[in-house]
Amino acid sequence: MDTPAGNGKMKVRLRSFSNSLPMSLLKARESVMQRFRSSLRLFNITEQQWRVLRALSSVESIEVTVLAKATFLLAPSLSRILKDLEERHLVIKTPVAKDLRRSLVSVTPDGLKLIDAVAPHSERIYSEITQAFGEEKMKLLQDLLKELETDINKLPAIVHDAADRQMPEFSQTTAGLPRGRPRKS
Amino acid sequence: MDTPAGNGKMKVRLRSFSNSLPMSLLKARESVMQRFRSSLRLFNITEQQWRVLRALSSVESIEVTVLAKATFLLAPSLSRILKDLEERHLVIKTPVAKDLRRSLVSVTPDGLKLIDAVAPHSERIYSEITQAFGEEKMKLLQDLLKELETDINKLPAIVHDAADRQMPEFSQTTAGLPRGRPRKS
DNA sequence: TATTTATACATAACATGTTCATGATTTTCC
DNA sequence: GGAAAATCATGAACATGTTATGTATAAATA
Repeated sequence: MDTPAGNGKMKVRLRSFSNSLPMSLLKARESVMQRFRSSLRLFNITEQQWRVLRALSSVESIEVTVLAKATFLLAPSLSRILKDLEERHLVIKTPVAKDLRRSLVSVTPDGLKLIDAVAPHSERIYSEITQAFGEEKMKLLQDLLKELETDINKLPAIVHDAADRQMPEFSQTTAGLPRGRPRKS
Repeated sequence: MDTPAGNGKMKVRLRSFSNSLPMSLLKARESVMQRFRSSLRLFNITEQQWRVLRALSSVESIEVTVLAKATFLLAPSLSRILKDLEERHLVIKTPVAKDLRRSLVSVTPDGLKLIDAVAPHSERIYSEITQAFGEEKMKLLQDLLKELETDINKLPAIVHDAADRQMPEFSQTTAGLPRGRPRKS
């Protein structure tokens, strides 16, 4: 029965939880990252810091905003990471004369040394995973992931109408606070 | 030339960064989650809180450790989340008389109401994504992700040097085994 | 039974994700 | 030229990821 008698609304049955796409993606990524994390830990760098160093290794210098897109990090996170890496003398920031709001980031010789030390571990782990999974399947997976991303980004933006916002049936204690920094108002 | 003259060591060339498997998985998951986040934000619940509520919605009660595995959350995160959800009267924790270390978690009527309010949004978004991507490709992707996870978990544990000690393996065969220290039998 | 060891859960501490807000510029527009 | 708006980078505040540690309890063992 799809429609309970005498009631227009019905409870939506949630799909099996552990088989959901977000969970599958999360678990797959975690499987992969666990192989890398133990190596990165040897060098006292986090996954995100390694992303930054890797991105820097292929360019002479790069603007912070461009670096954020390349590493898929949000600006505040990247700001903190760069501050930390600069204190460790792994990167250096240079202001841009043409636009004093911007700054260029470069890797230092110390940073390059670290990259060269980590890279063999990283590549070895990547090769192991590729070999275990199979190169063709790896390419197929990558293509599918890219298609998924493309297809989703083609979807129209979600608009919440007044009906969606209609949820006053939750008490204040139940409602909770919005995410992130609380609004000043 | 693969080998620089007069030097046994060589720099390992890092693969293209934005095409790496971890980055592909991360970007794909972010594309998916962005569709969900705006809805969850309407109800002031985070993705992780929603994972917990969803897991609770299918059981009468569940132990914290089992819930952690089901939601793929680490114990400290889950501990904080449950504390928050309990303060919002969405879940309730009950100590287990037989073993005072453990506690059972259940969703409250308020929590159920919230779940029933969120579920239609969640399912609608999931359907949109499935339709845009295609059901067959979705299944293929899920199968590949599962295979990847399985293959990686079959790989031998990483051993770096004699220096770094292998952390004690967390017990994964908890499904039907007794809690606490394993019985000798 | 007393001691030791393992487990369940919580807490601490720090890095990052996420959102909002601010300061310093640069750009746009009047 | 000057006010308003947009942009870049950072900071604030809270939730979560991650590792280490602590506390209470149960199980194993001497």
